[in-house]
Amino acid sequence: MLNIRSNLTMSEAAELLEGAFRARNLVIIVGNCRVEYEGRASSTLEWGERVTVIKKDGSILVHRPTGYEPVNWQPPKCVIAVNQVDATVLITASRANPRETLTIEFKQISLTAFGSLSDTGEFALYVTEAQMKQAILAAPSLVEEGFKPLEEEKHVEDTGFTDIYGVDKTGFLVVIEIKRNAATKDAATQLYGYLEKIRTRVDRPVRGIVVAPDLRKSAQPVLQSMKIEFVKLDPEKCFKILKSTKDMKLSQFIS
Amino acid sequence: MLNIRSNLTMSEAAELLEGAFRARNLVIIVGNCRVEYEGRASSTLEWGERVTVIKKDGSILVHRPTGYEPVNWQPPKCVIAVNQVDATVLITASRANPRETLTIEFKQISLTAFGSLSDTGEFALYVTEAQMKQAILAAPSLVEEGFKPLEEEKHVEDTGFTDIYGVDKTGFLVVIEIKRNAATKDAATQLYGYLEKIRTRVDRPVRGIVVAPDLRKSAQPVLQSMKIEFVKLDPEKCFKILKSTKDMKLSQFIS
DNA sequence: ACGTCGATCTCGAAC
DNA sequence: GTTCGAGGTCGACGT
Repeated sequence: MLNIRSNLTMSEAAELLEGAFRARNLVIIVGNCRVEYEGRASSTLEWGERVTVIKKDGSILVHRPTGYEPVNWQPPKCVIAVNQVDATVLITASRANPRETLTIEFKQISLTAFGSLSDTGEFALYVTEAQMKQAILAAPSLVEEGFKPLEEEKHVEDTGFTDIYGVDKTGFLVVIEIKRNAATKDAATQLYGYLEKIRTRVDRPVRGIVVAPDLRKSAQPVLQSMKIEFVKLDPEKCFKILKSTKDMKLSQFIS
Repeated sequence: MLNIRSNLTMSEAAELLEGAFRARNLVIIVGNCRVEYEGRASSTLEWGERVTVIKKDGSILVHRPTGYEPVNWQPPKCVIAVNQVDATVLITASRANPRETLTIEFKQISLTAFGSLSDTGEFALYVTEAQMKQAILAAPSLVEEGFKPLEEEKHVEDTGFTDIYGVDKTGFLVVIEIKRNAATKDAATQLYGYLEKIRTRVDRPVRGIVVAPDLRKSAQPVLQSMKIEFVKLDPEKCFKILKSTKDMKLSQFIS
């Protein structure tokens, strides 16, 4: 249930918002405001009409009429306060760690809408880098015939993780770096770091393969000089394989 | 001026939104919806109450009741369409490059608010990396005594730009990489790329210095192995210097 | 158009 | 708590 008001006086707005924040409602305000921010950086935004959204977890967004990104904002866990100062409504949002404060001053408010939204719907994102990895583990031939993954993740001291670690059909070690998007040269340099570490520990050839849907032109010479191979793999193909393996698992249960 | 309606029927909503999009209004919708996204990745979001904002530049945000980030979105330049399908309102936002589509299906709408917002207020952000650079150019001793910047930017083939390029008091070349936040190892590797290029062209010693408010622990060994130096510099200090140089300039005009 | 890099990045996971 | 890497990153700037 939404409480909607338009063209309120500043004192009406201040009182209403006070109650909405106390009830931890989601709050939408459209009005003419000025914004100041002080924290990791500092900023000022002069008067103008914007959309402000304040959520129950203490996150805040101030949106101008254009652009995907909020002009000013605070991440969750802010403490919100409302004050009426003369003919303006002041909303302050403060948080510790890092210490920062966002201040929004309204001189005119066209709309306030607040209430408790009920949202339990599941969100699912398909074909992330992690899922491409699952697909390769489910169908190693996506990389090449005879490839056998060893451990899902092999920790390499000081340099993080490899994506997949395995052996090829001739017994050479294979280290695979997966990228969901076209591989840039830092994919290569990252992988090269792993390879160097591993080669000091292991007494047999180690191949490095970048697996990605595409290869940036600038990355090509880098790969070549580092003797790192490239295997093309589209996320869509991974999705199909994941779907089919899921179906297989399901059919095993059914049968 | 804002057109505000609450608890509309789906056909009312479809008609109103149609007009709002044609007029390139900013549109706010609160209601129970389902969302699908298909493009660089794919996602589905099941039924739930959310806040949707659609801007005149074709950017879209779908916000759940918690979290700073939109659960689904589109950057500017989308083509928006509304359709009534049975008892639901369908909003589709498509863009090319990359080819992707966002579909929002409403089965209940608590609020629509739309109109043209007037926002010309200036936005100013203080102490960006660019401003730290300005501060160093204004006060080179921030880096070290006797440092002289040469050109503001020195293009290095294929690798982008250095931040500052200069000479130290002994005549050695100095290449500086500025970071606004604690320097990570990629600051070092980035700078190392520049240095390698320059060293093939120049016949005298070239020093590399990372200037940042802090240095991540993991970056320290990388810097050491690359023989890159670190100079601590806080954005706040840069801000003070910029302010004082501005004051100086101002006082020059005044006097 | 593509590539590179900064960001009040945010977010999550690992240590 | 800090550190580190990923992101449908976005956005800006240069080629």
